Amino acid sequence: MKIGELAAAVGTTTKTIRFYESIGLLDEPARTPSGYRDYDEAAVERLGFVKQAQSTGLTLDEIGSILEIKDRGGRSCEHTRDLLSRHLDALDERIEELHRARVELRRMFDRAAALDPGDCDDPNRCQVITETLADRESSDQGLTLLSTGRITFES
Amino acid sequence: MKIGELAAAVGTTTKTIRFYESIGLLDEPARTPSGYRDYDEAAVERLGFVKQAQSTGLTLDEIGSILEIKDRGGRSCEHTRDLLSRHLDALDERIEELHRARVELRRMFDRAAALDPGDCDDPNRCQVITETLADRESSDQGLTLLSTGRITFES
DNA sequence: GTAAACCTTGCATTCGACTAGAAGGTCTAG
DNA sequence: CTAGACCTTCTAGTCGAATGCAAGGTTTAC
Repeated sequence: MKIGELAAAVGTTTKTIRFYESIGLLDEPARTPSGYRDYDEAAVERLGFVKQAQSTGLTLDEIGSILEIKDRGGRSCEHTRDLLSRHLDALDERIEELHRARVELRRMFDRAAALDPGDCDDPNRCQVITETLADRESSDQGLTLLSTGRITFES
Repeated sequence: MKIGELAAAVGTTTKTIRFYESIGLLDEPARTPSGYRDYDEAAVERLGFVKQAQSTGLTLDEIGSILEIKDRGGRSCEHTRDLLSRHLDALDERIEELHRARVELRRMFDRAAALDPGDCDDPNRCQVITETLADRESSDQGLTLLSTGRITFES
């Protein structure tokens, strides 16, 4: 099957497939006499696995390291277990973090929603902000950890 | 206060503060005779707000647009409400997505953990992967949505 | 035979939020 | 007076995961 068909089959683009090949995530496929890439079913599976693993938040690098093990014959699934376990932890923490962020965001929103628009035209202050700040300073420390770091998956 | 003190006060770096200034998120502060940036308390608050808003997943652009409203005198908190509301939705969806990813990851992990290392040396297949794939193909569609897109906050 | 739809390569660019480094000026403690 | 910690500006680079574009070759349908 040609690259476009493969792309359609797993719901991605030809660009992305070539990109994956370029970073060594996918093997170089066979070629037709005219030089077109020619994939087999295994490619669909492999690419499918990549997409699935990716959807759980694994980076392409990590996925690559799992696939590499597979390519070398499956010795030491321990590495895979390890990787997965660490990722599960990271994911849990990330979810926690988002929950905390949600609480904070909700608080800001409620404040914004509760304010009468008429109260809003006092120059040089937007209640949402000033009250958010006041609240932050007077009360709980719950956000400290959160406000320290960027919110990225890898952080 | 000097830039280093401000940075320490809110837990960030001088580089970051200058960067924020460069993108218009922070106003240009006063300068000491020798040209050093000289901040007041308001700067601590503003930067604090930036950090807090950022921790809820708002982009610097979005934070900027909220602060801009504040700078112009607080008219139309509606925009802020809107922004916050849309963000709350995005955040909820993101959390949902991570939960689904977690289930999937957990499934992979359990599979990896359950396998006896001895089963693992059949060349050319790593059970974690082949079973994951088999499972995916035979069963539920639950992942379809997930496997379509990248996992980024903005997606 | 020709147009559309596909494929090839390679290089540059995008996004967001920094971070690094160079080359220099200033302030403070001993 | 000098070391060192701080500050200034500027440009350029990082990360991950693609995406865009140019300039051309190939296949398929009519």
